Amino acid sequence: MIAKVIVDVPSRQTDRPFDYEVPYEMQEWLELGSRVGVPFGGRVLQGFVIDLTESASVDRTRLKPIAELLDPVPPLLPDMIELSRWMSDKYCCSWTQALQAMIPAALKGKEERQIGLGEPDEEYGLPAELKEWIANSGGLVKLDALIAKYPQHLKAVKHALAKGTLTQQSSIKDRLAVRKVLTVFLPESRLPLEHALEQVPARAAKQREALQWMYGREEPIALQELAQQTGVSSASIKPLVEKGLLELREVEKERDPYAHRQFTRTSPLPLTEGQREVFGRIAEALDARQGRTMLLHGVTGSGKTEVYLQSIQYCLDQGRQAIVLVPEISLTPQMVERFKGRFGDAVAVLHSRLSSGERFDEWRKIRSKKAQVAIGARSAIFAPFEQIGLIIIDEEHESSYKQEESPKYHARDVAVRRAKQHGAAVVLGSATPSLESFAAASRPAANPGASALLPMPYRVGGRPMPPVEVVDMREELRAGNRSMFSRQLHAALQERLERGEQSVLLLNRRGYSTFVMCRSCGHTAACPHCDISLTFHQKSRVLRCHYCGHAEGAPAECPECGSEHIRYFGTGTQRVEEELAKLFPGIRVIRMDVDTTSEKHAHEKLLKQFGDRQADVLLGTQMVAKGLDFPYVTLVGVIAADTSLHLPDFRAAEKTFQLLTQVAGRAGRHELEGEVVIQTYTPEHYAITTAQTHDYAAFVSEELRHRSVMGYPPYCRLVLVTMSHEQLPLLSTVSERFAAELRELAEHEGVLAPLGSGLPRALEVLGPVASPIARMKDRYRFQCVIKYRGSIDASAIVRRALQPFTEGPQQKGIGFSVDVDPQVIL
DNA sequence: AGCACGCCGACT
DNA sequence: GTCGGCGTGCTC
Repeated sequence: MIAKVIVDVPSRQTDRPFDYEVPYEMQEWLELGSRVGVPFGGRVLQGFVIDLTESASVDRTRLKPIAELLDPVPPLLPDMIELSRWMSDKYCCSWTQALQAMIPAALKGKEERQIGLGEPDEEYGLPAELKEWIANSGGLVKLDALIAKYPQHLKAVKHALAKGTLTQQSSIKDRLAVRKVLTVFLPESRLPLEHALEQVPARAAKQREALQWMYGREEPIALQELAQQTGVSSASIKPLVEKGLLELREVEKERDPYAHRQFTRTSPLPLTEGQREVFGRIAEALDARQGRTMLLHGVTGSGKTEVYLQSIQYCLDQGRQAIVLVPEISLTPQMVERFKGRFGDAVAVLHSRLSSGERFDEWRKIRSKKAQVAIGARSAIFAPFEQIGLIIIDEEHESSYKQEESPKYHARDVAVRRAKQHGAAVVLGSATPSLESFAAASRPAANPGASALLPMPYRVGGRPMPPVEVVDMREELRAGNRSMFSRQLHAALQERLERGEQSVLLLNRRGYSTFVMCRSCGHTAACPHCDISLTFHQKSRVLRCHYCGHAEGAPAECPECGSEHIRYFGTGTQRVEEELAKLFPGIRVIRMDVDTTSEKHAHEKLLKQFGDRQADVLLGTQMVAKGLDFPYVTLVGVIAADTSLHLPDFRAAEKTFQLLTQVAGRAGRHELEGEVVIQTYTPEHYAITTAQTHDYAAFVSEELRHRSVMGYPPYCRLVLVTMSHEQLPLLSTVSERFAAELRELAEHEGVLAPLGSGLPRALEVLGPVASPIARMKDRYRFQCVIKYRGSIDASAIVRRALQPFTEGPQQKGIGFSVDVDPQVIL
């Protein structure tokens, strides 16, 4: 048998299957999707089996055998192999990158080489100390350790390896082994308790106690836990084990990050009429098993989560599994609690706060069918379920569903594709759907595969949306108020303090960073390797570059003019905090921004404090806008709504509207009535006026008009190609050639035409132009934007255009990066 | 990505 | 005369 293997080398030249012979003793265990170690170019690499056949694509005698099988159960399922192939085509990434994205990081094996003594050396003198060390280390040492200990002998080692006086063997070592726990068992065939006790000395009270306790329990228990529960130290267990009265074995332990938590079980709530109708449509789609996609457009507080929960129950009752994607930031304990409360241990939770070991264990719960529901951020879309019935994507519009590193996939698109494979239903939920999803769902149902729109326009309990007041900050200035708080917001805050209610303040900080400027000459600190200003880090008083990591101390005087008038533009939230303290002495503020949430559980801790009413105000950036639900919050204030509105990004208005709508939904979700105050310098902008009236439809129709005129999604699709090189002139020529190549290929396909041409299929290439960040890590950057509409396989065109630049005679280190459906093109 | 093979400058 | 520089090319 022959296995086709994708080896873990992310290079274009090796991005294809390589054939290997399956050793006889491996045949029974090797499966499609197995992870293996294979000899490749003189070393052993990790790879994935993507096909098992009888026919080789090269001369069979050239085949090498697979060196090792790395897991007892293949980490990939057959459908995921197909999905990875699709991803590598669509997102122009290597196949191995796509495969790697699907499994937990703990399963990324690395080669480990061991060096041993070979034929006795005569003429080739190995340094004696080296020989001795190897001999004393049991004859085998890790190459890494050797290099660390004797870097000066590296040459001699290479020689010896070539001569055979040293030998080496490689194997794949996982980043993380399964955690083993010493566990105490009662023996299979055990003596009755009284007979067993006879064998224990009468004065060994602790041993007797432990033995009795184990007989009473019968179940195995971790040694440590036994010690804890009985107060018997492990030293007293040892003699019992030696006598054969107890057994001690290493047992695989699954780390359950939620093990110590109790979740109150909840039952399905009665649905409102609106919820029932939507649930009915989802159930229909689940019954149909056709891979339908639905857009659940529900205002904040309309009870989407309960619909999700009952739909999942319906799916589980069909014997199928469900995946729930939520944005990382809203994967809070509150959220987890709701799912654990309804489905208990059947829920696996995958989020970035878990250690790689914990994450691996949650993943194994899914793979071993102990869990039927996976809830997690973006990458949870790859949960290894065998029969997916339902995929829910909550807050569908969130940009965090797009991965910004290769493979630059969008979880929503992967979900739709994966659902097709499984005949699963996809539910995209949002109060402010992305224009792409909304347009897809409102298209006349010409094709049966098109997605359907499920509206939920009313809040549960008939609570009204909170009134939103928009304050024109220009008026404030005219009235002589130079504070960052308008009179209205000031009064509203005062009122909350007096009534003992809580407020949320949002500082829209997108596109607005912490930098350092000299007030005398205007000099700003910039990164020496990138065209970007350095970010000031309050805590360490260090200036850092976000892109390359360059760091330098914050200067006391201007390096340009020597002036001491250096202004540190802090996080913004700090300034707001200071001003709050000035205006309202004694006010208790919890500040949430990158500075205060960098520690591991800081985010949850701060929210818990706020929930426990230990503060009057929760002040923060975007992260305070998402999914929070506190009954005593009756005021939401937005300090400056405009900051994200004027970014040179075609989604600026959409992002602003979404943010304002989300944050407005945080107020008055319970008995107490809420109020929202939005401060802005452009109160007439449609993103603000429509957010004020909670009018999504009005926003969309205006925004669609703009997109149509400007030629942006959803009226077309985009591919962004960024090229980089140290030498500007070379980069410039090559990028021109690449753009020409693209145009030529499109011409050949008969699709090269301006988008304004009105043709149903059209593709145009913009650029190359310098990227918004024109230099990064000492490399210049140029970009091309491809806009297209209609059934065009733009990825295929890009891949073909790349060929001459990445194959054949080495193309002197030009870096190409392809972003299909980019979130930001600036 | 590595690693090996291969053809030109500064050293014992 | 050799060691080693990294350009080019291959890995089942």
